[in-house]
Amino acid sequence: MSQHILTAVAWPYANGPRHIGHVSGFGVPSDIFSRYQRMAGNKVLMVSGTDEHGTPIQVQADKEGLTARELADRYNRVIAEDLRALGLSYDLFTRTTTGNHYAVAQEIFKGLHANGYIFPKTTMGAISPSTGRTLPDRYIEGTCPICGFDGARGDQCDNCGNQLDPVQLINPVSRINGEKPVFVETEHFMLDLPAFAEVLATWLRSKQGDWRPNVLKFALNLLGDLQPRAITRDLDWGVPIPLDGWRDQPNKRLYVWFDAVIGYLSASIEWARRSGDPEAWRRWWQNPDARSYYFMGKDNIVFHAEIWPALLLGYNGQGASDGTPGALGALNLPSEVVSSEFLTMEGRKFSSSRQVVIYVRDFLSRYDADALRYYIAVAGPESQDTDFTWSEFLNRNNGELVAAWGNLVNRSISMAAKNFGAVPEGRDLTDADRALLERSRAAFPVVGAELARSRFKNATTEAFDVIREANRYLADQEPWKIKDDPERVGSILHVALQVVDDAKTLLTPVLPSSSNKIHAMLGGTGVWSGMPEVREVDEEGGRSYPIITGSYEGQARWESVPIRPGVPLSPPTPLFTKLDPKIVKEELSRLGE
RNA sequence: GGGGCGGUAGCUCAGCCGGUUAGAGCAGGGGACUCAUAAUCCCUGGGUCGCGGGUUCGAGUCCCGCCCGCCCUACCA
Repeated sequence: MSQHILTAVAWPYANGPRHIGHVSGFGVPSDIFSRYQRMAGNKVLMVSGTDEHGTPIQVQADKEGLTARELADRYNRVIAEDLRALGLSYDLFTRTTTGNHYAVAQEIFKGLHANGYIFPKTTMGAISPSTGRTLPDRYIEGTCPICGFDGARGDQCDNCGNQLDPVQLINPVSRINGEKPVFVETEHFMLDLPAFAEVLATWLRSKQGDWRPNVLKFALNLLGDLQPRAITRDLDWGVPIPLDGWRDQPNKRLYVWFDAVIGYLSASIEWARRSGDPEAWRRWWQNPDARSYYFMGKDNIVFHAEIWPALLLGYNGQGASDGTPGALGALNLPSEVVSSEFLTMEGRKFSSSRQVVIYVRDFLSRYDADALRYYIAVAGPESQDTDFTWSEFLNRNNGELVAAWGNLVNRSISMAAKNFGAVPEGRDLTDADRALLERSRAAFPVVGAELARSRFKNATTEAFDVIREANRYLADQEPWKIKDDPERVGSILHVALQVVDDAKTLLTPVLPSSSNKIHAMLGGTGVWSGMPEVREVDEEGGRSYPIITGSYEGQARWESVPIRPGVPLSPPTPLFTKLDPKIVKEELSRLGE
């Protein structure tokens, strides 16, 4: 039974290049999941883009001597290229600075406003006197009024841990340029989160047993203290507020988190338009049987398990004060929020400023995408923080990818090519032959179930058990010792090649590039598993920008496909690169401190 | 301050609602084999499951307290 599945991938923030910690949280997991779902016959729509508004972009742009848009243009391109190189199969990876996104974000705002879930309020806010822009709490520091600590931030003192209000700070200064912030009355729109407390609670409780417990517990806990939350900012970089009297104010914009989560919807709509069927997005957003999976790092749980559902409920008119769906119609809430924990780097937190980092681009300039994908799948921060170390990367690559899997492929094809020059027949199968074939066939439902639950570690381990079994089988059968029975040798190699082909299928979601190579080695033609491409597109009447898209219609299906005897085989070339142990030292010397 | 996650063999980690002698991979030690990127296969070592209480016939697995690490606290995934 084919289902519509929306894979909603967290939007990387375009204030710099992304490192491997970022892609271990949202990127690789969402792609493994989507590739599996497509192979299982479901209709997947995988969307994302770069998140390009907000103060941090503005700050970084000032630092680099660029406008916010120029900075966003630069890193949008860098990030899109990196994610493509990782093989992430987005149906559309776009950005938040498109006319379409502006229109959709404004439509959601208007819908919420019409239903009474947004109201204006005058508050005290910190403003940078030189720019007139909002100075977020975190960008203000000063002396803590409680403990006297000097480097307290506007929202919290790192020394005594107390929560602060920037107005309380003694001698507050801007961390951006050292000037003294001014506190002024400013009017902003607030989202009435308390109006959703009840319906959110009901909704979240219905997910009990379904979601990962850490996500659910965290989200339920937040419900106890929901406060109205400002969704606009004093800033000139962002989506204008679509109401009379506000639209033309140069210094009032939607707050970046508000517009960013709407990206899932706007990107789906943009994808539909580009696909030639502008209404197609509705099959993923309004069909009650459609499922939606949101992938992110744990710091984003609050936006996806609390705020985004609240926005959708409000737009649908399903909060405490009811209402009617907006012009787009009622929209589906998330089926599941899949959150990863964090990756650390050699025992430390990733930090660009301290050089405790490896950017995706640098990584891929020296190592294969599949090597990184494998590491993340098998040792990533799936249910708890995990540490990336170069020595473990080396061990996993050389010991598992190269020695166990690559070697099985290589020895099987090599022997078959040398002895037969083609896929041999499997005749008079023995119990051992049948047992191995059965073992690999039986892995499909098991591995599939783990992938569907986003349990990538279990799935990969299970697939590798089949590989170990196959290596054991060859050691037991010793086809290289059989000199007088070529038919038996052929049967053994037939079985080995069948299992290689099965394992290739099982590993396609994790290792799409190498699986494509094996497909070709075994005489397959055409595309096995589609790979993404970066394409330059125009906005109607506007500038051009890169998107990631692709056709992922390949032949890959989640099932064992019988190999065809007689298909010619050539001597294989190694699938994976064995790494020199000295890279560990080299890479460590690149890290700061 | 509030909240979340974790502390299991040298290393990285599995161990859902409590149940017989606590597991895997890697590393280490011994052996076999040579088809394969010296890869593979077999055997092997043994950790008071952070600490202290409690519940129970029985706790790594539930409850309480404490210690340590990481994270979130409204945008650094």
